Amino acid sequence: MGTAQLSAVPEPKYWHLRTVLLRAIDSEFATGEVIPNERELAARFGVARATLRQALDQLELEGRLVRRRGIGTLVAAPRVGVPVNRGAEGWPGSSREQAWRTVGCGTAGASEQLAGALGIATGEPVHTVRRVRTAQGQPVATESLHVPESALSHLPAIQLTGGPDEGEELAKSVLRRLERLTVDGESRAVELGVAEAAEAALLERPPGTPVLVVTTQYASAGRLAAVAVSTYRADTCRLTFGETGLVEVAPVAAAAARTA
Amino acid sequence: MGTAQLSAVPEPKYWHLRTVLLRAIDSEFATGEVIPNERELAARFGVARATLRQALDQLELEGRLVRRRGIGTLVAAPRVGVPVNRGAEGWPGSSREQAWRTVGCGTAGASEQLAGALGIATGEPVHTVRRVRTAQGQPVATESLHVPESALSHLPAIQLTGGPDEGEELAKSVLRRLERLTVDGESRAVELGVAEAAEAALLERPPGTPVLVVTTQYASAGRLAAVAVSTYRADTCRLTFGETGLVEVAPVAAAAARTA
DNA sequence: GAGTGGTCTAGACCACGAC
DNA sequence: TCGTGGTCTAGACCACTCC
Repeated sequence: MGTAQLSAVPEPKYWHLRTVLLRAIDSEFATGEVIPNERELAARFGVARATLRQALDQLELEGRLVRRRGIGTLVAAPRVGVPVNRGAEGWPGSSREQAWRTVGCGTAGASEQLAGALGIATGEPVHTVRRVRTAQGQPVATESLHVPESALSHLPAIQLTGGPDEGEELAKSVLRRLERLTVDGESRAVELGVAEAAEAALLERPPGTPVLVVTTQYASAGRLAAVAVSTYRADTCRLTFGETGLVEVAPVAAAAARTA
Repeated sequence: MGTAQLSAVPEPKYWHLRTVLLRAIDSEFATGEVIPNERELAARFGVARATLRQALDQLELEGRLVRRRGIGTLVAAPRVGVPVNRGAEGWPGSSREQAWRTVGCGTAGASEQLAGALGIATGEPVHTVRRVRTAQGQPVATESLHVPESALSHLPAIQLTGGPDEGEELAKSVLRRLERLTVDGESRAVELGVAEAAEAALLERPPGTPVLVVTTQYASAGRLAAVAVSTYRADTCRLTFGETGLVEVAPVAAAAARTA
C-alpha cells in the first residue's frame, strides 16, 4: 500500500482517504488479508486516527472491510447473494427452505400496531415465530413471523406434546399449518435499519449494525395470512429477488455498471 | 425533551443516547420540527459533542433525523414507499413510468466487466442511459441503464435529428426500442452502498450518503436484453416489490412487528 | 503483556444558511 | 454577523485476542 499524498481540494480528507484505500485494497490485498493497523495508517497519511477511522467506516458500510476487535481490519469477502423468494420456496418452513432455524415462538394478543399490519382486531391471538437464517455457516438474518390464529383456524390443529420444547413444538405447528395454505399474493418492502441489541446478538454483531429490513405480507384466500419482518446483515448480504435461471451479476461487474 | 440520566451499564454511551433521543423524538417532536442543537444536547446529557453526534448518526441512518447544515437537525418524515416493480410498469421508459427523467446518454464499447454482466463480448457497443427518479418532488434515485445494441438491432432504428440534444434523442430512441421487446424475465438484487460524488450530486446529498443499490437484469427472447443499476437514497426510500393490491404496511407498524 | 479496534474527550476551525 | 452542522486534531482509556 503506497503513501499517495492527499490533494488540497475542498473534498473532505476522509472521503479522499476512502478513495485511496479503496484503490489499495482492490489492487494490493486479497480477501481475508489484514491491512495495516489504524495508528500506522493514520501516521502514514498524516491524519488523526479519528479521520482515518471515518474513511474505514465508509468502506465497512460498503462491505469492503471487516473490523475485528483485537485482531485487525480485514478485506471483506464479496457479499453473499441471499434469495428472498418465497414464491420459489413455498411458505416459510417448507421443505426446500433449509436455511432457517427457529429460536423462539409464542402466542399473544395483537398490539394495536401489529393488528393494523395484519388487518385484524386488536387483541386477536397471533403466533409469532422467531427465526435465524444462516448462509455458508454465518448468521445472515433474523425474522419475526406473525400469523393470526384466525388465518389457520380452519386447518386441523396439530397435537402438541407439551414437552420440554414447548416453543419449538408450537413453531412447528404454526409453520406446518401455514404450509397447507395456498399463497395467492406476496408483497415486500426493503429499507435500511440498524440492529437492536437482541437482533444484533443473533447476527453476531454489535448493536447499531446496519441491516436491510425486509417486510413481507403473505395473502391467502383473499386475506392477509402472515406478515414477516426480516433483518439481513447489510455488510455481508446481497438480497436477490425474481426468477431463478438468470445468471447472477457478479458484484464487481455491478459496481462497474453503476458508474460506466 | 427531558434530561434522562445515562445508566452506568457497559453499553456504549452513544447507543444509550440514541435510545433516549429516539424516545424523545417519538413522543415530543413532530415531523419537520428542529430538535435542540448538538452543542446544547451534548451539554444537557453531559457528553462530548462527538459522542452525541455518534448517536445522531445512528438515528440519521435509520431515517429518523435529517441534518441540515446551517439550519439544524429535524425530525424526518416517514420514508416514502417507492415501487420497484418493472413487471407492473413495463419496460423502463414506458408511458406509465413518469417518475424518471433522463440526464444523459451515450454509446461505447463494453468494458470487460460490463460485457460480463450483459453476457456479450468485450468491446460490443452498449447504450447507456443515465436517469434520475423523483418522488414527491424530491430526487430519490439515479440509474444507469445498459442496453447492448445487439439486443435492439432487429428493431427498426429511430431517426435521430442530430440536433442540439443529441444525448436526449439517443436516450429516447433506446427507450422506445426497448419498449417493443417483450419482457420474459427479470432478476433483481438489493444491497447497501454509498453514493459517489456524481450520484450524490444528483441525489442532492453529500458524497458517502448511504444508498440502496438495485441491480436489475431484463431478459427477452431468452437472452439478457438490459441491465440497470439504480441507487436509491436510503434515508428517504422504502423500496416496495410484489403485487399491488395489498395494503402497504405502515412503517410504524413494521417497526412494531419487528420486535413484537 | 503486547497489539488491536472501540469509545470518549475537549477543544479548534470551516462551510453554510438566515438575518 | 451569528448560529448551525461538518470536519479534524491529539490525546486518553477500555475490551478483546493472541502469545
